[in-house]
Amino acid sequence: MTETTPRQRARIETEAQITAIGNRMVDDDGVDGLSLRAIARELGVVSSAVYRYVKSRDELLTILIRDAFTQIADAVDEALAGERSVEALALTMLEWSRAHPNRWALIYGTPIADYEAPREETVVPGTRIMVALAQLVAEDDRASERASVPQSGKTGSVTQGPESALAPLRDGLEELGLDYSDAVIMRTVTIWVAVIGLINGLRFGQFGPGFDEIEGELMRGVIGSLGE
Amino acid sequence: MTETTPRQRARIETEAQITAIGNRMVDDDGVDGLSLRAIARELGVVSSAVYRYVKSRDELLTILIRDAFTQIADAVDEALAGERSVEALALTMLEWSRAHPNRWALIYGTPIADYEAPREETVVPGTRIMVALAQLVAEDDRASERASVPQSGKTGSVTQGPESALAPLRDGLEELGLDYSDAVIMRTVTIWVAVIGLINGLRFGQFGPGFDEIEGELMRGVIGSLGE
DNA sequence: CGGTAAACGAGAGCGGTGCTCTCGGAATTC
DNA sequence: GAATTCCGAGAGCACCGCTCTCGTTTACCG
Repeated sequence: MTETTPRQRARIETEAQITAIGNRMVDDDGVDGLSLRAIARELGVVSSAVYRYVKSRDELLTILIRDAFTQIADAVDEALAGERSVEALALTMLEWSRAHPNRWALIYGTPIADYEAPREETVVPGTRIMVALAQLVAEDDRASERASVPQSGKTGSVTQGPESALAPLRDGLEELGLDYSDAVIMRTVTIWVAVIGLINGLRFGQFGPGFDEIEGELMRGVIGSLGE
Repeated sequence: MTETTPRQRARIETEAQITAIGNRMVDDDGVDGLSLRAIARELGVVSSAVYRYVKSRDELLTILIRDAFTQIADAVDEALAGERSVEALALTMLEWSRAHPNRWALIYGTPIADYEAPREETVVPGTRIMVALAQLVAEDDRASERASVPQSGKTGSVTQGPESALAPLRDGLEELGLDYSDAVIMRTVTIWVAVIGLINGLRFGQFGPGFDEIEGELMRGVIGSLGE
């Protein structure tokens, strides 16, 4: 069934080549370095030929973004299989961002001008890590409740007002069949923005030079300062 | 002394027009929408003429970045003159980012490809807010010490390891004649990355839709969750 | 006042981009 | 074997940053 003709084989291979070259171009020169004309040159083909395989630059961008989300989420999943902790999650993201800084910017940096990622293509891979973090936080929450040791009010002062701000996040989680307390969601958001904010600051050079050797230590410090 | 000839007056006015149009273009279409050719068209002049006033697009970019840093830092200073609190600082940054999303991206988003902001031009205005935050945190620290009420160990577990990761930041502060404890610096970094991370997430649409009305509430929740 | 030098706008041009359209040849399908 | 689909080549459009030359206007200065 579903025989693959030589032509079909050639097509999917060419598509794979295009996305591979595209990934390498983003890695090398950032998203602005992604050029269909340059890809065509590298394939030894005239520029218009590339459009047989990719509808537009934006479509290729969507593929690369989806791949990047999937890749980093896979890395986090693998790490969490070894050690289920917020620190492991954060350090894995940090490490991935170091290995692929431009890919990181592609998914967590400034949105690309005149481009909107089609949600149906990117939402699921793009939210995997945040969902994993929420689960982690929820586990910690249950564990500390079970121990019933009021551990210096870690998650205590969190529910300190009308948390209606969490409604959109709650809705998103409900679509995935998940239901967490306001405290868990608030804590998840806080950890998430701190981790993303730190990695962005490091990747984008906003702290100045001299941080290369100590990024992991800084991350551990921030996580610790958050009470994890 | 220093008479201003009509020509000089015309020159500085044209320069002002160029940066004004440039700012508007960034506001409207993001940094990618900044085009010297378009500015020339708007000035009713041929494209090469603009290069009499601005050496390159990158130079104009540097001007716009410095202006943006200065503007948001001024806004924060003004707010802190009214109420010295981390929340006021964070909410002011959030509000500014709402008013100028593309300007925000210009200074706190992905760095522009093939462009490096000259540090001597941008470091000072670019670090003003973080320095103000550090001072705020240090004040809170001293206040809580003076009160000597061990307020549920707010800043307690912070110094929990070798904080050598803070050396580069300490150096940067020392250049400004400031000297803070490791705990204060660590806490400053944590708050900073959380605030920046949250605003970036909101501005860049990483949380999905439905957050417009509740951004301030979310920010207050995160700040509260950090113990402020 | 008149000459010189600096400042300036216009225009052409180079190399780059994404994308479209047409045309001819090759591969697949019937 | 014929019809259809697929696909690369090439030309072209509109945009970009930037450079160079050329003639004109302005400012300065003896």
